[in-house]
Amino acid sequence: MTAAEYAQTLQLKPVVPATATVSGGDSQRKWRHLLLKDFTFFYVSGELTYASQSTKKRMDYIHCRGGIVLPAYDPELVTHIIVDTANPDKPDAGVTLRTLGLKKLSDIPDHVPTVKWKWVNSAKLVPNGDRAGNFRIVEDGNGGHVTVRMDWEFMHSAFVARVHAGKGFKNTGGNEKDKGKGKPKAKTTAQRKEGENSEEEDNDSAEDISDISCACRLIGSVVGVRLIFVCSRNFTQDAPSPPPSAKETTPAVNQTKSVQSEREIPFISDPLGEFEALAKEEKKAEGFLCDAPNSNSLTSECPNQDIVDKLEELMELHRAKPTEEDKWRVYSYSKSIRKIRTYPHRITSYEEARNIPGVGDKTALKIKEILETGELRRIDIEYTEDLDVVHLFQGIYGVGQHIAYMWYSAGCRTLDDIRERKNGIKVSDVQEIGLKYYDDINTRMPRAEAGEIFTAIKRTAVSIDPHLYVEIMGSYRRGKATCGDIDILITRPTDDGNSHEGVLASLLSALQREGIIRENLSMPDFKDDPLEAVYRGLCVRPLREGEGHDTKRLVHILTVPYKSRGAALIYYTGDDIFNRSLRLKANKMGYSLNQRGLFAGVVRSTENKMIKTCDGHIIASETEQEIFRILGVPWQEPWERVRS
DNA sequence: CGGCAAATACTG
DNA sequence: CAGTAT
DNA sequence: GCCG
Repeated sequence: MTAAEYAQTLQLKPVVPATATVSGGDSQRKWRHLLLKDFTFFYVSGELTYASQSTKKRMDYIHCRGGIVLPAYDPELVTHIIVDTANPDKPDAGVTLRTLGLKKLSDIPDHVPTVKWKWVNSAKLVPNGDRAGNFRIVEDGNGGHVTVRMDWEFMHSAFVARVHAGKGFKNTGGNEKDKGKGKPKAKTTAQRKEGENSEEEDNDSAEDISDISCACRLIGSVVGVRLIFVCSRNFTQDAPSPPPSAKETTPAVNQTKSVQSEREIPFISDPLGEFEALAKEEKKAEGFLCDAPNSNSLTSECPNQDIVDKLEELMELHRAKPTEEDKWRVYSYSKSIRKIRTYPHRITSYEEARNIPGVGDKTALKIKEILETGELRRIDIEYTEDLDVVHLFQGIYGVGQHIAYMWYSAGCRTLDDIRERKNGIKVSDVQEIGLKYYDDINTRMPRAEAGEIFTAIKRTAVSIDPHLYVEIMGSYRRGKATCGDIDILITRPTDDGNSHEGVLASLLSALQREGIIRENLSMPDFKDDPLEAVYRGLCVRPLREGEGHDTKRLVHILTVPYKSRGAALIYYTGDDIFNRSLRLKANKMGYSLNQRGLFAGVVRSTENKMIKTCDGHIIASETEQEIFRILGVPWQEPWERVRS
């Protein structure tokens, strides 16, 4: 979710005051307090697509101290702008202006200081009520009052051009307040959020975010601590931990709960150490794919690119084939190819290939052949005439390997053959739709369009019940520039005694009325659990004036019980390979992971592995972090979970 | 030689 | 329910 | 296909 959206969710959460330990003389006391009460912040993170863990934590930090975080910049309401872009010590004016929708820094009203995060951190309780410096009297959490002292804003001014803004710089007291009522010249954040993810957003983050994070890590390792610092700030969780009390106070929506309790790390404790830990993990963890944060897409100069190409070609041939055998071959190839792709030097012999874990005798022989001849005969052998046709048929939604081959052996060769039911083949309703929209379904959509459709669906959902938790997952959440489909998760907190029961049905009919949903592919079945259901269909982006773009897009809408949201997030965010690895690791550890949670003590009958003798008991499900932690998998942002 | 992820929905 | 697809 |  974006920073704006997160700020919005925060507003719904109750404020439970944080506590701080205060040493007064020889005794230590715990104070509940609302250090930041009466402040209204707008937080500039520079993160266009999502709020990072760090951003969320800082927003939480403000929230549980009584401060308000505006979801959109509003010069009328805001008292402080926090600029916390990539490098916290060197705020980015360009990013700030873009986020605010302004042209010049001077468009910000003079009474609104632009400060670095450090300023927020400077707030301290004054135990003896000593009134000196920049102090304020604020409510404590119990109806009383306490004294708070913090640095003057100018001491932590984000931009030299604006050190004068706010209090303290010169004690002029008044008359600057209404100078430039700074109305936004361009769009406000709220307005731009409307057309969210359209053009601008994608220009900035055009490609895979994973590439960025990857490059960042790489640079960091070469250049040294300074850059590692920058990178780790952006891509891992290392925000200042709110005081321990915050973890009971944060309502369940907060995904960071368990992490906070585990890592009481002061801000940037030891970036180098963190990096070493990562490196160590990568080295020794010959274990599970999910353990090592994405190190792929180092596509530039892979010394074994030719080998990778040939093996991939062969893998794709097997992928189209129908047998169980081929399925596992593909599984195996994908693993070995990944290893070869990240192998640092040119492979020169069978032996060398064979020594790579995941590369067995057969693959090593193939590599040898490629090294010697530059070709792979097996490709020609596997590339039978049926493959193209079967591949074509498999592009029809609802048609897999088996049906594709059945149709082929029935003599069908083209999509028109299928449309005509040539030789009496059967085509199901769903397949008929798949046929009708063959091109649409097989074309990935720009990220921005996925965002637009999501926004529209979310708007409708929230109009049905404003308390719904609605998130977009899948490749969108992984930061991809294009999306094959749209995965939407819906759930709802139950603390007010209500649930999202019945919402999906209403939502679907509403979306149908709006003309957003055009075709149904599969309808949910609420028989077991009214809170858990899956819908699949085809939708179009909300039509705009004079624009006839109505390419049908695959949409999946899922609902889960609120308790399961963490597990569901993992499950539906993927990617596929990452998930399989995660679940494999869970199994090896004696657990079982599915979209509802992480279970212990699951017993499967040895005969029919599909049947669980014992369901086991759930040990985690509410947050992604919790599940990662129990599985001993280092936290990875969605865009770092790319394995395929 | 068995395991390799795990669940839901549709079809017949 | 088994087989298929997602 | 690879692994234990």
